[in-house]
Amino acid sequence: MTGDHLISAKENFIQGLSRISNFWGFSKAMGAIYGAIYLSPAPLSLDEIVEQVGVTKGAVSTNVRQLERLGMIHKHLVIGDRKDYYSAESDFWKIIKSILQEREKSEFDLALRSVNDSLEMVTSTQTLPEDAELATFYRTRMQAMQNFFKTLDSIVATALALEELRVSAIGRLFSSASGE
Amino acid sequence: MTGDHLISAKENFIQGLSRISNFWGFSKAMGAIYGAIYLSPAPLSLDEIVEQVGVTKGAVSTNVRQLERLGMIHKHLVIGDRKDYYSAESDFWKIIKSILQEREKSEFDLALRSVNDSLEMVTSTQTLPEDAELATFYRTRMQAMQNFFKTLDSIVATALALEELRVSAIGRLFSSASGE
DNA sequence: TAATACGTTTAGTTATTACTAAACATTCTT
DNA sequence: AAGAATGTTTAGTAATAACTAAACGTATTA
Repeated sequence: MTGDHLISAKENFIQGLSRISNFWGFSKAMGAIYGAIYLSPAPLSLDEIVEQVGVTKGAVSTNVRQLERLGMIHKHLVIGDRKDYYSAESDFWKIIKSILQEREKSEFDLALRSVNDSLEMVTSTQTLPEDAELATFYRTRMQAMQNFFKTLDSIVATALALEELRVSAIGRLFSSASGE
Repeated sequence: MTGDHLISAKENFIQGLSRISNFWGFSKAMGAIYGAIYLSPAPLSLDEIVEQVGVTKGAVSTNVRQLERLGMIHKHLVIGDRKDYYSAESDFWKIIKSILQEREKSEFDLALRSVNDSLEMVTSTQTLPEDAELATFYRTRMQAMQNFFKTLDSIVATALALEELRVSAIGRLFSSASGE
């Protein structure tokens, strides 16, 4: 009851984050690495992460880069020290915001664009009489989906704007429950 | 410009959904199958799906089951016909709601529980004097995360309740932009 | 300039996932 | 009961993702 319960608590915690990470489509190592950094009072070097998480330097290197790109950790450069040190972003709303913005880019709206294109193909092209009914049906359905994505998009945009407000000076006046 | 543009629009659309599906951690086939059903004026049988999407019956069978479990498609049993027919749920808010509820179960809060457990391990166990500071740090961080998950959870719950209201008779009085 | 200490990249391996092909179970028809 | 028409399950395979080990590049020190 006295010795290593902190260690096993940490291991348990890290394992939980691994699963969450995996669940949301990231690698398990990413979650574990974030967990290790999150539970470290001081920023960790790459080799310390290797030691704590038990994956190789190469894997840590790439995972750490991705974590940084998502705004989940921050790199600290110490003068007169060639190592990079990493600390965890602990404002989870900020993380969500950052992730949403990252995902917004890249793959996601590329897929959306192809939905828009499909609609374009149906609406802009002359249809044979016998296909008229089907074309209308396609148009309706595709439009419904496009509509949905648009409103979803504006909801996210609104949420991000609210978050922006929250972190601003005036927003903090109203701040309520957060992870901090 | 007259013949097959509907077909290619459909193919393009289905391909887009495949990517979206893949992006959100489902199989590509799932998105494609949903797309085919979504663009069909009449419910589709399993064999028709096989024909349209180009994967085998076995794969369609399992994917279709998952789609149904997520509330994205509905099975129709026609009397005097042994085939199952599937139609698409076209209310996307309903789909989101259903997916959130499905995910809530299973893997997700199992992972959350392990975070809670970790906190429990730290708080409930006697700590050696030299570990006191670290234990406090762990406690603070884990609590912050637990807190975040809790508020996130209540936000989702609220959103689901609002959706519930939206589909109810009284809710429809106020209904605004939706995918329908 | 050699040796060291880093982080990154790469080629190969392992693990995971999603599919195919075929056997299977069940129900309906005859 | 035999045969046909369905959906499901399973064993094996192919595709993909994530990791390891090691080579590499670069900057720093001696």
